[in-house]
Amino acid sequence: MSDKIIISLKDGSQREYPIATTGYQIAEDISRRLAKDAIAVKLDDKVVDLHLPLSKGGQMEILTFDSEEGQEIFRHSSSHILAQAVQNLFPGTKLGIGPAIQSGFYYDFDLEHKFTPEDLEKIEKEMERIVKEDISYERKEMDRQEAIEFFKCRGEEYKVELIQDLPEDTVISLYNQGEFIDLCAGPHVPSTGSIKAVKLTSIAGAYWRGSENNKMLQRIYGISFPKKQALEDYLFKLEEAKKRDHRKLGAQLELYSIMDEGPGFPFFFPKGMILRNQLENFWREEHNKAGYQEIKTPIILNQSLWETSGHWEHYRNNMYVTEIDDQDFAVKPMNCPGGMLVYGSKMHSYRDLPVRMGELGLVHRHELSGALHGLMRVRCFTQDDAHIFMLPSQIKDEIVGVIELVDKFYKLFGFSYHVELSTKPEKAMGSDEIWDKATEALREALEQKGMDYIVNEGDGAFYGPKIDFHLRDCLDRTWQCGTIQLDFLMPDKFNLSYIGEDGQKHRPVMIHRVVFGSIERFIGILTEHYAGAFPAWLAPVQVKVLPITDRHVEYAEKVLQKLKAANVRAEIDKRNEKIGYKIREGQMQKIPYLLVVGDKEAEADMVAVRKRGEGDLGSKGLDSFIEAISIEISEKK
RNA sequence: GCCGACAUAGCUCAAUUGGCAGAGCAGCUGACUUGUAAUCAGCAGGUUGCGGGUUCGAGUCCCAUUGUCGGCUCCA
Repeated sequence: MSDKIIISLKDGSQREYPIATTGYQIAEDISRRLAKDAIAVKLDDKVVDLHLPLSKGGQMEILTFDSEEGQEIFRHSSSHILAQAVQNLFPGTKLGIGPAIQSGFYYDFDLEHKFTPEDLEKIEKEMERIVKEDISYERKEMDRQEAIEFFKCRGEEYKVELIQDLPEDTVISLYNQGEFIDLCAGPHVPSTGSIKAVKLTSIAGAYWRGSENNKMLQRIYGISFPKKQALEDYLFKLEEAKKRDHRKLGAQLELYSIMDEGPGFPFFFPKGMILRNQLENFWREEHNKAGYQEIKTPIILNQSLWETSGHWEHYRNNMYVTEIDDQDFAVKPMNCPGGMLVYGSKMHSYRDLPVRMGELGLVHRHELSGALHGLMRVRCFTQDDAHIFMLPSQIKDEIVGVIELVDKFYKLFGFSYHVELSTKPEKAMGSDEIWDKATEALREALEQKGMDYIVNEGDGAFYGPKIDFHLRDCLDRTWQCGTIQLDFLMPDKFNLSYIGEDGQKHRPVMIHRVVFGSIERFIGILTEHYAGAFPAWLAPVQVKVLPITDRHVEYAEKVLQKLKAANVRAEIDKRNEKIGYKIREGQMQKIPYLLVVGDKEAEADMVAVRKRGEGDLGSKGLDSFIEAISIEISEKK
């Protein structure tokens, strides 16, 4: 074996180093400047710690904070500093885990003292002190027993548990900066000095290992950057993002609100209803085109139905129940059983399949109080549900059809989304064979559409596996919206059938699917996506007419009537205010078009058009304005 | 449900160690008749989330409760 390693660089050049040279030394040799920013190196696309002596050469790339992997390592190193600071200030604190997350890092702690916001400031100061000391991160390896003993002696029971659960062949590594030492797979930045800006953002409770049966630890969240300015930019962006919060905008724009009188039960105001009705109209048009029929099923149905569907057994804790004439009833948490009854109410021929039955159905679910979140997580919501009953041979095509429909909807709004495939949960009905078959069908449809997806093992519904479509809110939290769930069980339970070519009864296969998911949630996401500036076809008020003085009101009314006659949602601001004041208000209400009318316009049947985001466009003929906005609305631009 | 923080006028926020609840915006009234992001003046607006307690005195301190926010768990 050679005692040299050969490193080739991106530009094609090659260099030779003695074996066991560390990544850091090589990075430093390649470029002094780069070495300062270097966080780790990638050797043949595998991330390697800068501290590790290399045993083989290969294609090398130096990772900095600019890369996603670099950021993750950087944040993870920050979490170690957080842990060190906390242990310095609160001796005896036991450590949980401290990973990097998408927007920073956290560390879980177990201690008697309850962290306060003032503590965060102190901890931040201590972190800054550690950063200033510029202590090197060092790596050492231990065998399993040695490591267990080591952490036992230090009273780190959670670390001991983690080690015991590591697979047998894992190399157990520890990292330390100065006195502080932690179980860690690495890699890390060269030294604490790299972390130039740190901000602890919040304290929260979190169950050890994510299980509510375990002790609740205290979690501190933070964010860090290699430059002070980057932190300031981040905080500024965060403030800007918060202005898009649908809860804030919903109230400001008088769209919807959740009141203390009905926690989790949203109110829709007149303007919010316009938005909602536009979405529903669009939904009906598209589903009609795609061969769906619409039904409506009752909100309250008797207990035996829920026993048949399995909801009573699996979902009862989340259902609202009531008693009518000494009989138990439940408010529907899902629309499916109603849909099953409608399908079962008549005979179906194989020639009629697939039957696609849609329902904008209002469902109620008793969600935990702590889970509620604006319109995103509520206790009553409208699902744009549909159940498709089909022949086994039609499964893939139908799933593909739904995927295409979802994509068409989300593209219209300009959403980017990600897809997840969820498989059989522990608490599930039906055999493994059925589940495998159903899961395979979903997988095939995704592959056929060439879609990337994440697999969530054990995350399916109790009656079948599912494909979920996830959208992001203003703070990058993702919310499940669309979903496609394959269900081999419900048709069985409801004894549904169709008459096949052979004249015999057969069991249809069914999918549940939603596109918006919850109309309420979708409106929440839409509000944040557009920051309240809805495109004209959705905007509650599309045009506001602003007469300059009292004597222009008459003409303004005429303009208003003409707009209304052309089905444009228009309002007039007749108040005795200056034009600048009316414009300011119209802009803040995010109305797509403001029409200023004064003497010039009244004389020639004109309107001065001010477009949201573009400002004053000058005067235009009223008729040509109406024509243009009508096209914009009908084309949903 | 769990952990923590918060709750003052319609909205955004003040109120010193416990000592007379206040401002801007919005609303109403009046004047001004206005040309592209706030005209001026006046008026009105409150059981400080709700319920207890400590105190001569509570928006402020303590207890309980409801709701909200940030997480955890759960979930569309």
